[in-house]
This record gives sequence, C-alpha cells and structure tokens, in this order.
Amino acid sequence: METELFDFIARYMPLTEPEKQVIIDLALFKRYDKGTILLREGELSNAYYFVISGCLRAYYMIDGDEKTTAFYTELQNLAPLSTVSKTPPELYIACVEDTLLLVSTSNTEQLVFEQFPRFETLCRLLSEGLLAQNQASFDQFKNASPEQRYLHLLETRPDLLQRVPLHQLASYLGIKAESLSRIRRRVQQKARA
Amino acid sequence: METELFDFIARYMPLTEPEKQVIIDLALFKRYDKGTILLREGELSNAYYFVISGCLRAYYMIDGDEKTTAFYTELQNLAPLSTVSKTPPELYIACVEDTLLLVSTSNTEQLVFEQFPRFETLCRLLSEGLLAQNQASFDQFKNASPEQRYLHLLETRPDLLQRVPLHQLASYLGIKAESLSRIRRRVQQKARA
DNA sequence: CGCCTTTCTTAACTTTAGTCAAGGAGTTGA
DNA sequence: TCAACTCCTTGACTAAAGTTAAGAAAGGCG
Repeated sequence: METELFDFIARYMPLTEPEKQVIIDLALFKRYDKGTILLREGELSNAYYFVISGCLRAYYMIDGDEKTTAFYTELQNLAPLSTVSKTPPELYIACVEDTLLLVSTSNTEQLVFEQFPRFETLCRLLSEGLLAQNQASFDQFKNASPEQRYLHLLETRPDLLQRVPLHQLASYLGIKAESLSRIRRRVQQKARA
Repeated sequence: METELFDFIARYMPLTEPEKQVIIDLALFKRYDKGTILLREGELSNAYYFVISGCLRAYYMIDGDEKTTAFYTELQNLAPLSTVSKTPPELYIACVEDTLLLVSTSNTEQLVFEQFPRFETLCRLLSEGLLAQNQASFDQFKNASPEQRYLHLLETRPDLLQRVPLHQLASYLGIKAESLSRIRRRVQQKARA
C-alpha cells in the first residue's frame, strides 16, 4: 500500500527512507464508506488527497440535479481546490466506493515544508504535473465529439464503466444519459459490422 | 508594467522589495512580434510564462488544421507544460499580437529556489491556483451548451472577440466556425426581441 | 491599384444531441 | 412479498451542430 504511494511519488521525486517515514508519520490515512459525502465547497482546505483505493466523484448540484465532472481512482490525486479561487456553484466530493485516502492536512503542511523543503518541491512538481494533465484532458475534450470522448474513456479508463453508474458517466462526458445510451448502441453496431 | 506583475503576484504572496529586485534581475523579459511561433512541444521547458501585454494562443495541428485550445492575455500565466507528461499531438504556442513576456527559464529556476525558498512557495501556490482555475473552467465547459459557452465568453473575456479571429474562437469553444456564426445570429435575434 | 488570402456568413442537407415520455430490469427496504 | 427506487434503454420529436459548398467583405502585399 505504501509501496504504491512511494512508487507514484518517485515519478516526480524519489524520496529517502527518512522522508518516507515522515510522510507516514504525519499524513492521515482515512477510510470512508461508499456513499459518504466527503466535502463540499467551503470545507475544502488546501490539502492534497491521494486515492489509495476506491473511487471519488466530484459533482455540482445545479437546479436539484447532479452534474458529475470528475472521478478519482487509485493512484490519482485531488489537489487543493480552494487556493485563490472564487466560490463556484456547490461542489461536492463523494465516495463512489469504500475509499482509502491519504490526506495532507493544511496544518501539518506548513510545518512539514519548513522542516523538509523537498516536500514543497514535491507538491510544486505534483501540481504542475496535474495542471499539465488537466490542460491536456481539457484540450482533448474540446476537440472530440461525444462519441470520440466515450471511445477515449473506454481506452483510458475502462474500469470506470464497471464502477460507476452510466448517467454519472454521461454527465462526465458532457452529455445526457439518453445520448450515452445511443452512443453505446451505435458503437456496438459498428463493432459488429 | 512591473507594478502590474507584482500586484498579480501579491494575490498569491506579497513580495518584499529585495525579492522583487531579484525577479527583475533574473527573469527574462522578451518581446515577440505578432505571428511568431513561440514554442512547439518538445521545446517547452519547465518555465513559467507570464503575459505582460499582448496575447498568446495555444493550438494543435491535427490533419493539417489548427485546433485552438487556449488564449493567454494580460496578467495570465502559462505554467510548465512538460512536467511528467507524455507527448500530446503537436502543440504550438503562437503570438496573436505583439507580446511582451516574462519568462522564468528553468536554469535560473533551480538557483533561485535555493537562494529564495519563498519563490518555490510562490510557484507552488501559482500552479495550485492555475490548476483550480483550470478545473473550474473544464467543469463549466462540460456542463454548458455551445451557446452558453459563447455567452460565458462574452461575459468573462469580451476582449477576445475583438482580438482574435472567430474561427479560432470557435475551436476554443469546441465547435465549428459555422456553428459559431449561427450562434451569434441567434443571440443577436434574441437580444432584439 | 488589383490580386490573393483570410475571415466571416449563408444556405441546404445530414447527423447527432436534447427533450419528453414510457417502460423494463434490478435493488432496497418496509 | 410488494412497493418504491434507481438505473438503463427506447421511441418520437425538436433543436442544434456538423458538412459541404459558395460567396461577400476585408486585409495584406506585390
């Protein structure tokens, strides 16, 4: 479990053993049940969340219905949402499954950065990397049709199809549930032909 | 000019006078003519670009035509694109207008961070902030129709309508130029009614 | 000046997503 | 077990975006 975490971190910056120990000592591991509503806008500190196992979903409540915009699964990160940003419509983070998280609370953050400047470098590299990824996803989304986006999802995160209700995926793909149904049918028919 | 830069930075972290001086001494101010192709994927270092005046455009070349995905105007930032990210299709950055940039070259970056750790904090806060903004834009994009996205652009960045050819804006809005034309006509007709 | 390219719009037509309504399958819980 | 959900699909219809083709207006450049 920690192995996976440190393997992931090593992509950005290999840590020494003592540094790893500090993370284990200081970071919070938290387990949440499926269905738990983790956070809503305002409660979001500037902490990093690292999904060790399970699945989180980010969604907005707009006129009473949910608009899903993101899924976070194993080895994925949720970076600080609150830094210098105005309040969007109601944002929620919920557990799609039982989920194990590593949380860097913002209180500890300051202390840790002072003692271990390399951790700040890590956070910088991490958020720079997440930003680059997010940009790339956004760019891809803009230039793809709903059907292409669905096919892209099949390629890159096929597990989501099994883990998450389709109407949430539809909203994640920027379309309505009925359209996703039709796209799936179209794709299957093409595959058969 | 520098005032604007430091006002902007102060949103994240106020700098002392000596710190400001370091930035001025070390950072590169570069002026580019309209039409200059600044960078293409691969040439992107992990530098931060800060637009002081002018306008940059990011686009991909796909099957011979351009897919515009971002515009950077005054007081906006272009964060490192290359950190731990696989090569996307050909990405270009070009100047839509004569543009004055502040560039933090990656060579100087390391040195500066060692001498002034607060600059690393600044970069961290900056990229965290840009990430949060980018997330929010992406979320908004997903849940909006092309027409809503156009109206949103009118509200938030009306200047782009004047500065940038519409077919580039269309692609930025995730639609075709002809559709943008029709949307504009629809919107005008509604406004008249 | 006049040519050529870029930009923008329009129209006709096709394709696809949105909307509204309904129903079936599968779950949950009283 | 039955009722009430949630989830997913389908159909009929509407609205809007993609496609193709054409042409007008504006700008750049020899």
